[in-house]
Amino acid sequence: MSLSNPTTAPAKPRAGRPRSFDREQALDAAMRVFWRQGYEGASLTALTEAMDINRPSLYAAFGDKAGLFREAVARYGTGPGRYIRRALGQPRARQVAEMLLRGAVAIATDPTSPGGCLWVQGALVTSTEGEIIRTEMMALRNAGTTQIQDRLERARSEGDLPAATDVQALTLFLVSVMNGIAVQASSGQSREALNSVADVALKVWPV
Amino acid sequence: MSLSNPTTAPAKPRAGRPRSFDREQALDAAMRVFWRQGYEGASLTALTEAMDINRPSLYAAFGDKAGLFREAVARYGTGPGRYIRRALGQPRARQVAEMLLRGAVAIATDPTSPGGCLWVQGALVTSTEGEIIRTEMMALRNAGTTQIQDRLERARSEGDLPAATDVQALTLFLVSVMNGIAVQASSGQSREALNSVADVALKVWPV
DNA sequence: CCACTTCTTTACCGATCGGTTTGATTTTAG
DNA sequence: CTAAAATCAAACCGATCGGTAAAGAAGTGG
Repeated sequence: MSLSNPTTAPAKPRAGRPRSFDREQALDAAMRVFWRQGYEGASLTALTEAMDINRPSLYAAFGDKAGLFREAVARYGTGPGRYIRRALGQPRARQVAEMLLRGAVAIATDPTSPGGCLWVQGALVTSTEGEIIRTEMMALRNAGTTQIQDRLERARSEGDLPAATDVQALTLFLVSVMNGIAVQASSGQSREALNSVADVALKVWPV
Repeated sequence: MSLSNPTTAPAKPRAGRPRSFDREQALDAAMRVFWRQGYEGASLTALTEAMDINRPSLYAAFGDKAGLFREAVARYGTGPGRYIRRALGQPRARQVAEMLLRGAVAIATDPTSPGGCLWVQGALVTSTEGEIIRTEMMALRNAGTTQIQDRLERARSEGDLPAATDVQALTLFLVSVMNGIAVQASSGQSREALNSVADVALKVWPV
């Protein structure tokens, strides 16, 4: 496609006017709009207004709406969703679970954020036009589940979980509670109420 | 508003051509479209095609898109969501919880249905235009939670649950797991996997 | 059979959708 | 200082959005 000619120097022939807005900052604003309104609910008008740029700038910087959404979702992972990686790094499985649940509650009920979880509500259902994005989000959610499952599998092999533990069921339970917390946060439930949901869920923990 | 004049006979002055389609059947088709694509993702074109009627017929029978959605949601309650009422009628709290969780799994993974839960994914997030509907769905979800909480409160007063039970937390936990199961079903998780999630959740039960 | 009511069909309405073209402006490389 | 490159602003694109007007077709009550 747009492969550069091998004989041409692979260096950067950049020049011209630099962009006048902060790409990261604009992406952050877009993330919040997608978070609140979902992929299809977020119109180009709403996005560009929140990002404080105009359409051609958006398209030059992010390709198209789908590309912008993908970057916003990725940024969500390294931003608000960063707690997941930290949770997986905890030494004990119990701590992993606790940090996952507490983190889910914290993000979904953060008063400075749109509420809920972008990964859950960003493209849970779509029109036929948005099916590609919807499928990508399904895959992303399932990849996250697999990461958690791998971590708990390791815990079991380390004796950190009983050998008889059904790791797949436990993982999917954990993820389901996290997702449910996100839905309930989007329904307006308070941080305290949802933290008590985490408390109940942790009672089930094998250790 | 449209109150009839008291002097006028309140009888039905109906006449004319009867509608040529089955209203319930059309509503059922609409419900499935909303279930799969959400309130805003479901276009009038998609709806009328699935219902096999044309737009003016839809508007004559259901008012507008929002009215059709509200009726579809209500029908979901008396149709697929009927298990909730049956669950609340069980004699023991434990049976209530079990039927709620099994029912949620069954509906969300029914292979003849769109998957997931209309109450969850019908209008979890919307554009600014759909905010009224989104708010209504929040209220509907919370009303359901209250019903379950009332039932469990009764169980506690009957000695069916320990007196020290935090009923609000237990209720919200139950609902969160149900919602999470719906999200996971929309992510493609199998019925067996989600039934094992219900198994894990039930381990937490006080009795 | 008639007068009337209602439904159905087609075609259309303004508004908004995601995305782009045009052209002036601003910067850098040489 | 000039030429190339990239950005920005505004206006514009066909398509689709939810919703309707008009006119013909099909029934009902008398």
